[in-house]
Amino acid sequence: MSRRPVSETEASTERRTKRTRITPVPAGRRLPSDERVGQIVAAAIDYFAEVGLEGNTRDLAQRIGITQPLLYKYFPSKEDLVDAVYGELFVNRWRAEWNHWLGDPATDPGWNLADRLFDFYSSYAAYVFRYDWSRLFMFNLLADRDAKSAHDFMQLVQDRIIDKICEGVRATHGLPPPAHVPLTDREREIAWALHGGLFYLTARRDIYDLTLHAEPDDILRAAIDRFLAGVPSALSKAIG
Amino acid sequence: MSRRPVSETEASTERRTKRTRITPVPAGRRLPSDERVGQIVAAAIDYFAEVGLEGNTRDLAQRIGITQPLLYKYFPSKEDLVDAVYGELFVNRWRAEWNHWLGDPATDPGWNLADRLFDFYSSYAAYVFRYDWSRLFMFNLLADRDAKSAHDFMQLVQDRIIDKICEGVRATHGLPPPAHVPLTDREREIAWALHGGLFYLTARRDIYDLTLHAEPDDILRAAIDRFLAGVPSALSKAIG
DNA sequence: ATGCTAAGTTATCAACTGATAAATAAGGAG
DNA sequence: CTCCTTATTTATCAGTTGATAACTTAGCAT
Repeated sequence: MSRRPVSETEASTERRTKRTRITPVPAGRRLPSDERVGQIVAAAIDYFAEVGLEGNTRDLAQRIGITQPLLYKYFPSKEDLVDAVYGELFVNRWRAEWNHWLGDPATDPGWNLADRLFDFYSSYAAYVFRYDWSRLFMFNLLADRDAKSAHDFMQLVQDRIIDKICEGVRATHGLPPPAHVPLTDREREIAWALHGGLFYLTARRDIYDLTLHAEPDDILRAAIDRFLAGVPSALSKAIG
Repeated sequence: MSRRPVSETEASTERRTKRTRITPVPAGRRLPSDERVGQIVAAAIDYFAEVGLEGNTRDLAQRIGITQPLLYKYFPSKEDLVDAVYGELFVNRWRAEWNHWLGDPATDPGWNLADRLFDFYSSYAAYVFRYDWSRLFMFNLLADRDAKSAHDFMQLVQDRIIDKICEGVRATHGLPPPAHVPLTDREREIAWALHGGLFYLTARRDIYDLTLHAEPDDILRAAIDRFLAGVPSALSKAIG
């Protein structure tokens, strides 16, 4: 409950002490626009992740410690703010190094597929499969279909993750690379099952609010083991 | 999201057309209360599944072809209506025969675990893993944490499905039944992975709005195959 | 200092939403 | 047909929300 109106005595004391604020709260301070924008987006991620996209601008402003109309100085509408939130989450959170980790397995033969997958998903979980992300991801998916591009994002996941995993599986089993023989949908289905299972794991923790009954690393390792164990039979049916 | 003032003419036109029923429902027709309640709940499932729980009561009423205050004759508040929706979906949609299908494997030895799982999830998908259900399930999970139903429902899933699957796995591998040796959390984790993967499959179709690249039955069969293939190694680690 | 630019606030609007009370009318019972 | 129960509508309120305009003031440049 940080009240915006400053009390009479507080204000006068402040004026006497030159311009230096005694209050350690930076809330009253003015910020350069880019800094304020960053602060607003960060707070919006937290807020909308918690309450959903129908959360109101007044509560959000109060959390930041500013007045509600100030939001409209930086974002023409609430929708624009929400777009900024998703831009930050869905675009900026991809780490460049992941491209290499899931990339061509031949570049580092000593690094096998199981370890690659473990390393990738460990890191991916730390950056992406998180409370704010997974909740806002779901909110986005469930929102109006015309509004935002959940479709685009899933395509991004398929390009960057699913197809790369398939490529690794091909290489591990001595099969021709996707560049020579295109990936089939049934192959992708196998990788989607792994990815989906791991997302579901996060969802159970962050959305379903259930306690996981083992260490995340152990669960991850086990999931990858099951995936790799199930690959050969699935692969024979998928490729024939 | 845009809530800008509507022009005079625009508003008046809108309001005037309110009288004309878009829905060809016989105007003035009265229904007995129980029938009307059923109609409202059914429409509410459709409506809230489509637009989310923040959908308003006026639009819902218009879809049914009744006035908004009439909803309040049968449901004291919107929350009560939403509760009725979830009661219908989460409680009434459970088929009694499923208890037998996933029950004690000894009752019908000729019916192996793979087929039992296939039959169950085929049926379960037809009744539960559907558009309206999966979307409302997610809306519920994402809603206020204090809302009880999500947690209760997940417990129900664990009792009725997860633990039964584990029981079947135990029996198939000649291990003692849960009644003698209690299930471990790590065992449940394996079954959750199967269940989660299949839910994710539905979610991809109904929520993510993606096309599945194979026949549902084939995908289901493949998922169960992978699950059963991965069980032994996972089991050895889980039980040791 | 002085003044200008932009950050921030106050006040307020108009539409929307859940909910209530009073009026109306359908349709079965007698 | 008349009456009476109750399903249904009309009218309306009070609180909420996105958004705008006008005013205020911090802080840098000159």
